[in-house]
Amino acid sequence: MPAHRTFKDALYTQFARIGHAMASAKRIELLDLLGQGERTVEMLAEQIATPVKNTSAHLRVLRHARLVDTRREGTYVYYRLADDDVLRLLRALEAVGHSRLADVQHVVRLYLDAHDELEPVTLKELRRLVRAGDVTVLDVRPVEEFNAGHIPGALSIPVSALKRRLREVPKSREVIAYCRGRYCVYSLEAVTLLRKNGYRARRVEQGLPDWRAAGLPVERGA
Amino acid sequence: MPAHRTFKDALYTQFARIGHAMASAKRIELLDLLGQGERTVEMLAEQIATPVKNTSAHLRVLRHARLVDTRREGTYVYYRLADDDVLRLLRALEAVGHSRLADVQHVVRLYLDAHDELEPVTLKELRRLVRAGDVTVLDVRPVEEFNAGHIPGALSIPVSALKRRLREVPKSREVIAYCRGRYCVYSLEAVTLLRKNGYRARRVEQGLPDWRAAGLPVERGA
DNA sequence: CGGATATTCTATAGTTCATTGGTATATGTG
DNA sequence: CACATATACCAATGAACTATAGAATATCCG
Repeated sequence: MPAHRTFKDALYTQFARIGHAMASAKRIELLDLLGQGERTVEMLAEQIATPVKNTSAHLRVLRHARLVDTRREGTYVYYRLADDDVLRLLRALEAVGHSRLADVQHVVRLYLDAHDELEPVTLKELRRLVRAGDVTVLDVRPVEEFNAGHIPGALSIPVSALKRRLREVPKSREVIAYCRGRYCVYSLEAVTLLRKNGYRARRVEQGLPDWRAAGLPVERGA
Repeated sequence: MPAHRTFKDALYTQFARIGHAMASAKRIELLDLLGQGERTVEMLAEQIATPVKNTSAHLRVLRHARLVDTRREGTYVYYRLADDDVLRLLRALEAVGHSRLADVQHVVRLYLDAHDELEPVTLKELRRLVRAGDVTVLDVRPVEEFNAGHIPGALSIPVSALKRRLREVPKSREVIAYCRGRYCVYSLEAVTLLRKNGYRARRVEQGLPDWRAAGLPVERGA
C-alpha cells in the first residue's frame, strides 16, 4: 500500500470518529443542550429523557471524540462543549439537515410552523429592536439558564410560569420571546399564550447560543 | 410520552442520519473528493482504493442522507455534493478534528508539516499575490480537475508530470502551488521537487474548493 | 435486438454498537 | 471511618452496519 494511502486512511478515520459521535439522536440532542451551557450528567439525563446510565455512556462517546470536556465540582461532573468549533459543526449539521432532509422540514412544519404564522424575528432584527428599545424581550428558558447568560435587558419568565406571571409583561409594547434555538418549543408556546391574551408577540428563530456565537453581548446573573 | 419528546426524537433522529453518513472514513474521503467536483463511481472507487461495489454502497448511504446528488450521462453516473452547505459541514468537521483530535495533528505533522518548514500561503495572501501578478500560480492536480475549474491564470502541470515539464515553470518568480485542500499531498510534493531544483516555492494551505467557497473567481477549460 | 459496460440491488457473514444489569470509583457527610 | 450520592467502567445481548459475492438493471453501440 502506498504511503499516502496509509496517511489518508489514518486521517479520515480520525474525522470519522467525530462523525460517529454525531451518529446518534441522543448524542446530538446532548450537544444541542450543551450549546446552552454546562450541565451535570443528571440534568442532561433528565432533559433527554434517558436513564443516567445511558446518558453517561453517550457522554463518554462524545468525550472520546473530544467534542465535550468535563469539570468536576464536588460529586457532580459538569459537561460542556469542547470549544466554539463544535457549536459551529452542530449548526452546520443542522443547516444541512434543514435544507436537505425533507423529513426535517416536514417534522418542523408540523410542530413549529403551524403555530407560527407570523414571520419569526431574525437575530439581526432583534438586535435592532433591542437598541431601539421599544420591545419587551422575554427569556422563557428555565431560570438557571437565564442566570448563566441572557440577552441584556431581557425579562426572565420561564414558560412554565408564564400564565401565572402574565401581569409582569407590559401589554403596551410588542413582546419578542426567545429560548434555546431554532428547534426549541418554549418560545413558541410562550407566543401562543401571549397572543391568546391579547399581546402582540413574536418569537426569535434562533436562540441564545446563536446570539452569543454572533459576538453579541451577554449579561449574567439575575 | 409527551408530544414534544416525540418531536425532538424525530428531529434529532434525522440529524443523526447525517452524522451516520459521516461516520465512515471512506465516506468522508468521498465527500472530500466530491468537493473538488463531480465524479463517476469508477473514478471515485479508484481514488479511494476500494472496489466499485463497495464504493457504490457508500455512495448510496451518502445519497440517502441527501449529502450527494447524481446525474446520469450515458452509462456513467456522476456524483456531486448536494449543495454548498455540505462542503461547509465537511470543513466544520475537519476544523473540529484538526483542533481537537491530537491524533489528527500527529498524523498531519508526520506527513505534511515535516516537509513544509515555510509558512504556507493563506487564501487571502494568495489572492493578493495573484492580483499583484508577481508569482506563478501552479495547479498540480490532474488535468481534468484543472479543466473543471481553476484559479484564473494558473499554470496546469499535474504533479505526476512536473519533473518532466519543469522547464515550463519560470525560475525568475516565486511559485505558489495548490491542489485540493489542506490534506492533499500533491502541492506538498510539488514544492519539495521545485525547491530541490532551485525554485522559490510555497504551497497554499487550502485548495480550490475553498477558493471557490470564498466566492473568488474560477476559470474553466484548458 | 444482442452484447458490452457501468452501476445498483439482494443476500449473507462478520463486525460493531446501544442498551442495560452489575460493579467500581470518587467525593462529600456524619 | 462508614455511608450516601454521582458518575464511570465492564460485560452480555440483540440490533444495526460493513464488506462482498452474485444477480439484476440501465444505457449505449452496432
